[in-house]
Amino acid sequence: MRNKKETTIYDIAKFLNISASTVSRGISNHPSVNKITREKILKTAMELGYRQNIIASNLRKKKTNTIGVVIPRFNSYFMSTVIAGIDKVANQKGYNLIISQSQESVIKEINNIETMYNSRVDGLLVSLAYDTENMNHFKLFMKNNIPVIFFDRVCEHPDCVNITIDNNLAGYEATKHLIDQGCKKIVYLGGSLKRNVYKNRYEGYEKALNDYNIAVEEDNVIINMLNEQAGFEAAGTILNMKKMPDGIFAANDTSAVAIMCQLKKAGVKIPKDIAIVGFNNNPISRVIDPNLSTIDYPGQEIGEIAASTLIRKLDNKKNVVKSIVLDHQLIIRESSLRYK
Amino acid sequence: MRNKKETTIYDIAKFLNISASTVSRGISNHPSVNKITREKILKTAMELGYRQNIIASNLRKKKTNTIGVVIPRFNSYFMSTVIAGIDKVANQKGYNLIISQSQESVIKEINNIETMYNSRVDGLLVSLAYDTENMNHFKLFMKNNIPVIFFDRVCEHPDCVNITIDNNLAGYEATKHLIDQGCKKIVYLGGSLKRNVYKNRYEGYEKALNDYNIAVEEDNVIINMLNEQAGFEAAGTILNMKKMPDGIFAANDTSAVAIMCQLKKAGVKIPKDIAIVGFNNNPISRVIDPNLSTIDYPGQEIGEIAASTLIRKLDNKKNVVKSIVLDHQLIIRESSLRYK
DNA sequence: TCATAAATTGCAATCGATTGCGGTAAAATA
DNA sequence: TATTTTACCGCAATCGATTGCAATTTATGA
Repeated sequence: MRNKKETTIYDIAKFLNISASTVSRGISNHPSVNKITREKILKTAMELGYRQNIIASNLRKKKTNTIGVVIPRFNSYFMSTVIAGIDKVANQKGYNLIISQSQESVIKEINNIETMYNSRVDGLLVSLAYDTENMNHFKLFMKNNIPVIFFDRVCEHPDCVNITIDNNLAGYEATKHLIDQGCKKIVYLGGSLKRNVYKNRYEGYEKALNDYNIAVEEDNVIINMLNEQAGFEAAGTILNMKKMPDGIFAANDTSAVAIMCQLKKAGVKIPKDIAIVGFNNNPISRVIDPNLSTIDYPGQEIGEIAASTLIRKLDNKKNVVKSIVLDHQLIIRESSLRYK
Repeated sequence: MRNKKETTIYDIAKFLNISASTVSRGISNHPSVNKITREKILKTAMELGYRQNIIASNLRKKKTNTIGVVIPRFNSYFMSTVIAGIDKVANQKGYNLIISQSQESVIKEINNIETMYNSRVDGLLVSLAYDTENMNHFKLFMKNNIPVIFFDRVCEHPDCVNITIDNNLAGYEATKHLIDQGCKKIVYLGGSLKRNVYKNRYEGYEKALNDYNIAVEEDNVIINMLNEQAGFEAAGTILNMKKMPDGIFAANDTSAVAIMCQLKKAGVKIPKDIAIVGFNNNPISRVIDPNLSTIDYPGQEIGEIAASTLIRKLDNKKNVVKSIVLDHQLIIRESSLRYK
């Protein structure tokens, strides 16, 4: 497809009657090339419309200046803000991005990770799929010392560099808030307990109940995919409980909102009958009526920090940073506010 | 970073005492290599843990098997569904994706397009930024015969391959629906008229008004960025109109929903006082109360079709497809339903 | 059995850029 | 002026895989 006659450093070299080595050095600002020579090189490069062939450079340098990103889904508000953050930093630092989604499936994740390896990415930013159990597909990266940083859905192995919030504490705060609002029977709606985010949020929920002498009952824990459909179904489950709960803590806003829509249709008053707290501070939480209480989870920042941490690793090779825990915040809105 | 001792085709060749050419051919399934030889090659490739060096291959073949995607923003529901569609097809066909966002700025867009060119993408899928005026930054692609396909925010030049819906018709239908519901003064809320999507929707709006003998008034046309903030401000503008409108057609759901939230706060009854229709069928439209009427715009399909069209072009080099117009659908919900 | 066609394989150039090492000329020092 | 630095520059190998063309082997047919 591409034009046969793209100009190369050889063309510039021939034009100026110097060697290609000098041209290469001149273009990459190597100190051992004369200022005047460099300027001549840059000038003719401009005139001849020279563009560095990154492929050739990559081959020789064994570095691609590319970061691989593997996430569960693109179409989640949280993830797209994370990506925006990653993109911003990567761009500033001159790194390219290859992004792919696992669609919440390990199989696709394994496949994506392998593609990333074959594409020679310099490093990897990963948020794990719903059902990923082991980390075997990252072994090639570990073995070859290619840095991998996990964010949000992280890997709990001590060797992994993780960027998260304190999900345990966030779960505790959300649950405690519901208890403070007078809730006695609180449902936890979360994703697979294999994933740190859902496990930790659950543990926080559990601890809050324990601290306030509320029994933890298995029936009050609903595990599903946390999408809209799952939210609808969960609402059905809740409506069919012999004793209805008076509080719900959902591990994301999407499912919380879906539940609210269904409950409202069924005539349940929120927050009077059931108080609800979600997670993520998705804009949708400010649209639903009543506005949804939630945990603010800074996606853009997570993305930026993940990217800059990775790039620092790539540049310095110093493995200073281990793991990073970011701040979160409980945002109380009408969906859980019983006492004004 | 990467291990020094990655196995290459030369290692396999040496091991089997054959030439690297044959190994190369064996691995890429070239017909002129003996079946037995191929199997031996594949076997030792496996045993030695061989992985093709795509960089070297790309350099030689002058093809990267990579598609560049440039979109205005990641964190829009519509775009993320498009990306999901693109990703799905690209993956199936063995293409990689490089994705970047222009953040609605031409400057970033130009920069991204240049990066894409330098990264040697085989083709480009683009949805233009808010303020892109000319197509100069695509000239390098055109000149070198690298296919570029536009979707959603397309390029109106006759040479461009575009994938869209009939925005004109959609705008007409939305407006006509409002008229049918008894609206006499309808506000159009859209983005820059430089962008086909907003221009065409506006033209549809205009035509509907004309067809039903309603005067088109400049004051009823609001142009902004169509994000949440802009929606809030537009609501302020509307509330301050000397004569309030009784209908609003917004060119996306995000701004429609933002407006609704503000209007509701101000005591406006929807749809009784003002009927509203949005655009995109963002899930948020089913959360807002009353549910928002909107135009269904199939993001995933657009992505899939864009990707497969591009790949077909890359594979066959036949330029059969010119432009594609997809179906849309007016979805009527409570926000605009005055007569039951 | 020998000539010819077909099936396989290997040689060597190529894709562009990078870089260690050695060479030369100019500048600095004695 | 002779000698040592310093500053620049070029040679040639290298990064792995691909591919046109020639060479070799095998199969086919007369």
